[in-house]
Amino acid sequence: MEYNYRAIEEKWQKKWSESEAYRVSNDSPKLSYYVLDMFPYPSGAGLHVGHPLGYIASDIFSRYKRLKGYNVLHPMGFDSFGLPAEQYAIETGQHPADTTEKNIKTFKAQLDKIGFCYDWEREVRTSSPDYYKWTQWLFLQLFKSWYNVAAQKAESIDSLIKIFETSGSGGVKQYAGVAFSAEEWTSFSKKQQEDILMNFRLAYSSFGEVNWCEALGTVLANDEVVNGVSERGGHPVIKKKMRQWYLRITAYADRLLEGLNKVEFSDSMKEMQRNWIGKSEGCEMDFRMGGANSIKVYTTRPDTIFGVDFLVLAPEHELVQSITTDEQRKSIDEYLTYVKSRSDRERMAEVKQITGCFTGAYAENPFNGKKIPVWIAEYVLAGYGTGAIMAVPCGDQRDFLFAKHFNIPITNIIGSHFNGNEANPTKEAILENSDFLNGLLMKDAIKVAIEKVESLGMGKRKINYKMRDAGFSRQRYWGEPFPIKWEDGIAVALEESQLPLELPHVEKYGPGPEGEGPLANIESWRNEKLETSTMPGYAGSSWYFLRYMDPKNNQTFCDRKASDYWGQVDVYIGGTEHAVGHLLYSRMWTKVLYDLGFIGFDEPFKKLVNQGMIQGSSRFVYRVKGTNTFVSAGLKDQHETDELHVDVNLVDGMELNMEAFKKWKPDFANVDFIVENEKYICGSEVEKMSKSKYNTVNPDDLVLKYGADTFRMYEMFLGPIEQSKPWDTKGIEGVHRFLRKLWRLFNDDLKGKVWNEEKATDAELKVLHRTIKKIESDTENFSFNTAVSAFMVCVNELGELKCSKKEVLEKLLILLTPYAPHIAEELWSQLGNHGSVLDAAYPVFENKYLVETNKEYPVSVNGKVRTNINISLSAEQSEVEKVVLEDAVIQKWLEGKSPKKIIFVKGKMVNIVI
RNA sequence: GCCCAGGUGGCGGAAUUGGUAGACGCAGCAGACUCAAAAUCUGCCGUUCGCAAGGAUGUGCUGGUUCGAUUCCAGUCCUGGGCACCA
Repeated sequence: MEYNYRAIEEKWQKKWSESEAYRVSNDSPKLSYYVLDMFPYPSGAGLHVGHPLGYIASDIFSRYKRLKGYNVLHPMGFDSFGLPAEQYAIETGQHPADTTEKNIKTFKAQLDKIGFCYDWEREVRTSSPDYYKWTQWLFLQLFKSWYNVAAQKAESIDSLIKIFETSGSGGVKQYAGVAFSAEEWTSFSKKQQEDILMNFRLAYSSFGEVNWCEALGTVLANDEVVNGVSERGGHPVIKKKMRQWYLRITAYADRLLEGLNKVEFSDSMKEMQRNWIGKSEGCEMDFRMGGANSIKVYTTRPDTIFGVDFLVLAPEHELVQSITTDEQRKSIDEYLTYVKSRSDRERMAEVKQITGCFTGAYAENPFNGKKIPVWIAEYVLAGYGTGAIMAVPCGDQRDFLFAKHFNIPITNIIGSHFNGNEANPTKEAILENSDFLNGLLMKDAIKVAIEKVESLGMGKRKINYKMRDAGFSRQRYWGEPFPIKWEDGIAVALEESQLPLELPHVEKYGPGPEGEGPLANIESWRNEKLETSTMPGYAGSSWYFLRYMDPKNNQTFCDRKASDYWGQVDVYIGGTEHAVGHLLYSRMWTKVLYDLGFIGFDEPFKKLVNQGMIQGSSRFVYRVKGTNTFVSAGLKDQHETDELHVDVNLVDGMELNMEAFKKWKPDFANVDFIVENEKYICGSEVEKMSKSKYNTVNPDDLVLKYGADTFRMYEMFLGPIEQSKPWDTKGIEGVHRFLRKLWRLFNDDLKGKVWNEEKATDAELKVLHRTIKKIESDTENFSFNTAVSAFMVCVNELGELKCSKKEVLEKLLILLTPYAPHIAEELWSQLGNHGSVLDAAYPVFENKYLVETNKEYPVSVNGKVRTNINISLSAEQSEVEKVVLEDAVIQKWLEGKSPKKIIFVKGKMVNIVI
């Protein structure tokens, strides 16, 4: 009987489905465990081999936890709103709902072939109305809440209104606008009151800058802007202010930072989030300009105040127009036009080219009244701090280069620490030329300077964050509509009973008038004064992990009982590309829901595992320019060629299958080849896996050819889960051979059944227990590649021992179940077991089988290993020294000298120093 | 530019707290079985000198700490991910 994986996998997938083996109940006496994958965007290209990497890992871990006796929630769903479906609709006229439905069907079929243990009854789709009903509802909770800084939590906006009614603006700690009394509040018009409240709501509407492309009539992502023009079509793109929705994530900045201390994310992941939040302590200072104007700057280095040689404003700064002198007006206008065409990314990245423009205006140093020229430059961004910086060329390299470039004289306040050739950002220098700060160490002077600034009323201590509030509206169609109506300029929430506010059908998916979303093209929508933008991709994904707990509930987004039972996601698996976006948003939503009492925990994910990206290994062919002849990579330098991606599935290693290539596309039917050694060799490059690069590998083909169990184990065998690597199908044979080898421990192709019920020997039990220990710890540590290799070692050793004993094999099968469930279940039933292996009890490791008495100690002379000597593990230093020095090989290396020192590490090694 | 991660044989990778570098697998070479092939099995397999025994050298690069460094420190180069409207 041979290993017929296709029949076996089909048989057990059917049985598991019939017995509802993966159905999960919220009502179980067992401890709960929640393993979650970042759900996929169902793209039209279908699943490629990169997707399952994390899914297989989480599936293994879920099955492992189930064997360990937990009630495991391991759901899957689809992040099904998004731009690609909309683009596709613009191009083909097909409704995104239809293409999305079709894509999801493909994804599910592909996932099922790999044998995942999902409970599909719990599937969620962000684009389905019974899901986005609750996304809209949650948005309204954000809209109806404010962050009470005094209480350090979100509260209903009603509590804020009550404060205003009783104490006016003085009752609110963080109030920054024009002060008003309780009486004044009641006398305000509805509009005035709402405008004030809008400054507090956690979801609020305000004006913000976007990349605007007039020709396309639409807003573009930074990604879609290249060199100041649109990626599509190459049209000019400018910055434009538009009404937008935002989430007040900055209110949670400190709690998002603190929360990192109680979750298990990798240090680098926490570091990325901390840097994104970018908390810094410093002070704000006013630089007077004569007249009413003054420039407020934010700095973390007030100690360098006497080294300020110029101020730089962001080109968007509100004072730019009013302070520019007539003389400079023309150059400033030209510079502003130039900056408008630049993306934020470009503005920060290019330092080689220093740009800026003098406004003609001067400000005064608040301490000594020194006149300081005011410039504008693109490297200062309006969104950070106050949009204005004080430049200290001797201490900041960018300021230094700017000063050099524009010939601005540099003041040295750090004496010999500044060499005139580059800035020195030290905090350890003693200050000079610094008035009352002279003689102080810089890091001590910071505090002194801030105190002086505050006492003289020139500014105040300030904590600043790099993080900005999150833009929450998109001028697009395929997203959640906002449950908001605009009445006389006031945003009014729809009633809960009106949810879901369903996406209407549109005739065309292109933008509406004035850059509004496609919904603005619908007359009835406009007549009802409904908000015409939609929510961004991350709206639905900010809370989906809660919906899986209670997916069918039509009374609430997730019953409190369900979220109390499952609690936080125990393990969350996904790519680092979501490090700052999705992970911060979902952490914020969770905190809001916690504050408002809807759930009992304020961090969504207890532990995060980052999976690496599987890249594609692209192959290229080289067409001689203007001909239909292709030249092999080794000879391409002799010709002028165009490089073309070729489907990796037509290439074996680097060698092109020329016949298959001719059949690939009609254009290539009659091509000629210039070959080397009768072979056509392709070029190669590692790139992102994508359909357009023809470097995708479809898991279906591999599952068909080798089976799901082989495919699962091979993906794990590729390397550490968190590492990125290019896909290479080559090694899959080895894993397949391993499973066949395992099969032969049970069955012989000719003789049939070979397993038996004999008693296992010590040697066999040693192999088994070493494997139990290794597999258990590797699985716990997500080190699946070494686990697979441990299985291989185990099967190799059992093969050598000719061990086909049920006592040993049965336990091995349980260990293997999470990795290769189909073959494990089949062999488990062949051994005569009645229940499913999915619910077997995990084997218990016993150390007694592994105890050793002796060790082959490596013995080094001056750090170089010269020999191995077998010594008892109980031997102490003196005993070991004696044995070692008597050894012939060691004596030869000693050359008669006596050792200076002998280092002995028990159980490890011996090193002789001479 | 800024933030984060990674560089080990022909290839994917392994190596508890600093303690025998290259486990496991792929590819390759030689052999067994076979009419032949497939499958399977056995041996070899970093580079280099050597008939061999054995030696030298080797974890991106340059230094440092140490009896001992793939592992720790400083610097540097290269690759990948993110940088706020791709998901």
